[in-house]
Amino acid sequence: MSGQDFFHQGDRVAVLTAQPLDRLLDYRAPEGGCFRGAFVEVPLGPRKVLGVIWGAGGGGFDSAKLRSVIRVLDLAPMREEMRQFLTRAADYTLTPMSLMLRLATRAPGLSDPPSMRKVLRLGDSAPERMTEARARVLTVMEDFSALAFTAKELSDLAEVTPSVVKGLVKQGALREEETPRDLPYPPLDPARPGKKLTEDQAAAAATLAKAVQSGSYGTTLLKGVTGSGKTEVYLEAVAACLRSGRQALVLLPEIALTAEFLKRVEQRFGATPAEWHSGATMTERRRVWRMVGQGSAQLVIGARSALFLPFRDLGLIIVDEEHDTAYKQEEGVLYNARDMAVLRAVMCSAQVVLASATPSLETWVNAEAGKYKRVDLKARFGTAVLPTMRAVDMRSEALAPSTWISPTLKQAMTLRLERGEQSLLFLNRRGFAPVTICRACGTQVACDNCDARMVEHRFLKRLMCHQCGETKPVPEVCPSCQVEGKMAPVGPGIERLGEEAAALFPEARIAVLSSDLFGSARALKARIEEIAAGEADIVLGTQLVAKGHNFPLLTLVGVIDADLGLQGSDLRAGERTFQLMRQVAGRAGRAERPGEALLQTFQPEHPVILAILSGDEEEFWRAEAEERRAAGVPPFGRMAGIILSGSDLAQVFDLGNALARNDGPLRQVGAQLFGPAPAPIARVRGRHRVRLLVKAEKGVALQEALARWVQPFRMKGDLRLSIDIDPQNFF
DNA sequence: AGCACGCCGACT
DNA sequence: GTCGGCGTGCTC
Repeated sequence: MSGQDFFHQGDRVAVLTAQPLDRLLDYRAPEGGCFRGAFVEVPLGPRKVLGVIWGAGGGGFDSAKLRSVIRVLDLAPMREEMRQFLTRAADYTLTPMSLMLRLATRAPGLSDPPSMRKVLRLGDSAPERMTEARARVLTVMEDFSALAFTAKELSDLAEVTPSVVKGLVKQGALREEETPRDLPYPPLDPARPGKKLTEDQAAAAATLAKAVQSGSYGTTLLKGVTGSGKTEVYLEAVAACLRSGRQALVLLPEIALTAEFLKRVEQRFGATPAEWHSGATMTERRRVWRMVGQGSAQLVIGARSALFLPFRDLGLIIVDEEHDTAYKQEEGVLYNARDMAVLRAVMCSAQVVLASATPSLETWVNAEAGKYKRVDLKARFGTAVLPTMRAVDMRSEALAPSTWISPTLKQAMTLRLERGEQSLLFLNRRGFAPVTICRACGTQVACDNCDARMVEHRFLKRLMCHQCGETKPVPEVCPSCQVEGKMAPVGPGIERLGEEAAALFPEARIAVLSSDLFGSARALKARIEEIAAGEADIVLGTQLVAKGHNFPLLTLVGVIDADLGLQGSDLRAGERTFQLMRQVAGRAGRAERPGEALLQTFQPEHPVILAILSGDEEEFWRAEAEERRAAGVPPFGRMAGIILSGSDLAQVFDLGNALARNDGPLRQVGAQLFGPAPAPIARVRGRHRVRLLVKAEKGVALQEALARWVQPFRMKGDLRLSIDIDPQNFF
């Protein structure tokens, strides 16, 4: 630690608050003094706000006007490594420190004293008169002496009325005690036997465990096809981490997956770990935050923001499905949780495991370059094998208008029906039809607030904008030419595909899985379990079926439009399609029966399609890496996106042009500037968006140049500027 | 982020 | 005449 660590009452201290001031404020240290890193409450204007003692005060502010820190909060102080992590993450993402602190304090009631509750303990004296009811209460107390119950819990458990408990308290047989409401998480037992591992899995687990035991930083790519048992393997790394007394964090991309995952953790370690995600209740968030800070939560399963929890001694971070785009935060603080996990691990000497069947190109390149270690799981669990994959050349298939299931695919599905096996049709398009067009004038129905076409959702009987969620009824009359009865749906969505499948196979049980069609994640999960148990013959699904759900009876996967992701000029389109197709195909043949995957495509000779079919993943990554290297784009070059937004398009463009004219700081580091141009989605919620793109060579101090470049520009009115380092969408 | 101060339109 | 619109500026 550098600098002074303790400040006596009245000393000048610099405090970081979550207020968007972008600078530290000086205060006087409170009565009793305070340590650096202490969470405090400070007065700010008429309010009291949360802050952290960042260091010695800077001076330069009239000492007569200094106010005092109100009090030090009853929270574990921010650790040096956390402060460094926040600082480095802020520098990397060009985010003000105040916003970083906000990320790191996203729990309610941090300023309040720990919430207490009254619990009952056995008292010193026996009751004067023993009754049957009283005996039951005392038996419960003795049976569960390790636990503490409130009066209500105790009377419920002993099946007595509250007055019985009250009477025992009065007589001194029970005494009341105040205990913190936020209880430690039950201990996890790494010594419990795990699932039986294959030789391959055991070797991988041992490698990871050894890395964890080293107690130093390191990142490992754990690559294994779907069904190869990645989870079992990295849970052994978690076990090793728990054994060494350090905390572990498992990041998952999808909240919906946590329920199933928690069950597996409980099987392995004998208790439920802490959970952190946006859906958690206030009470639960507070408990996790506090317990993580005092080391009473050994393992956290969480979404990306769990990286900012105040771990006391974090020894391992697992990033499951590390290639998943959900790890990229696209609003507020723009960060990639995969990269931040590595940064955090460096700061606290922890290990990172990046788990995926289809790693991101960045991770693959880092592993090739030796920056990351790499562990491969080759065999699929049990007897299952990867499905055979075949392209269906749609140019030579005879399809009726407005149908999308080719005769070849239909034939394969018929075969599955006869054998009593399941088929899965994958189409990454929610709704009934992506476009509604007027047959009289050709107008397409667009959202009023966004630059996007409205998607028909037949189960809602409305059109919906997938950008802002706005809906409106399907128009009878064309909004442009006023002709009646000519509005027609064009193109397939998952709901429409469901109708087609029902028409083709009227006797089959058909299940459509799309996030829109389920009220809750729970309902969706229940349906998936029914399907896995065999309660459907044909399953139709969007993106969500690609993610790790197990359908043992599934032997055929049909990809309706394998070309879908290849459209557009996104740099990562090929990589995305490759990952998605491999994942979807991995749904088939997980049990004893071999699976088959059919990819409907109009361009079977496309390099990405060929790579998917050949199964030569390494070759795909090599080719993809070579292309990016030649183009000087990530991970071989650096990029940043600048999004300007505001309600007045001309004003937004003026700002863009002004930025482009004054690009001196960028040219100094040899960076190229593209734009301004309308952003990929040019209008969202009535705000126009304009995009600039900066490209620089690797090794350039890009953030510093960007900061110097945008710094002089004042944001007038509702104009907003946000910088996205390593953007995921490019043009 | 809040909250105050401050300068121009439609109201009891 | 004033109530109130939200633009600009400040908070140790």
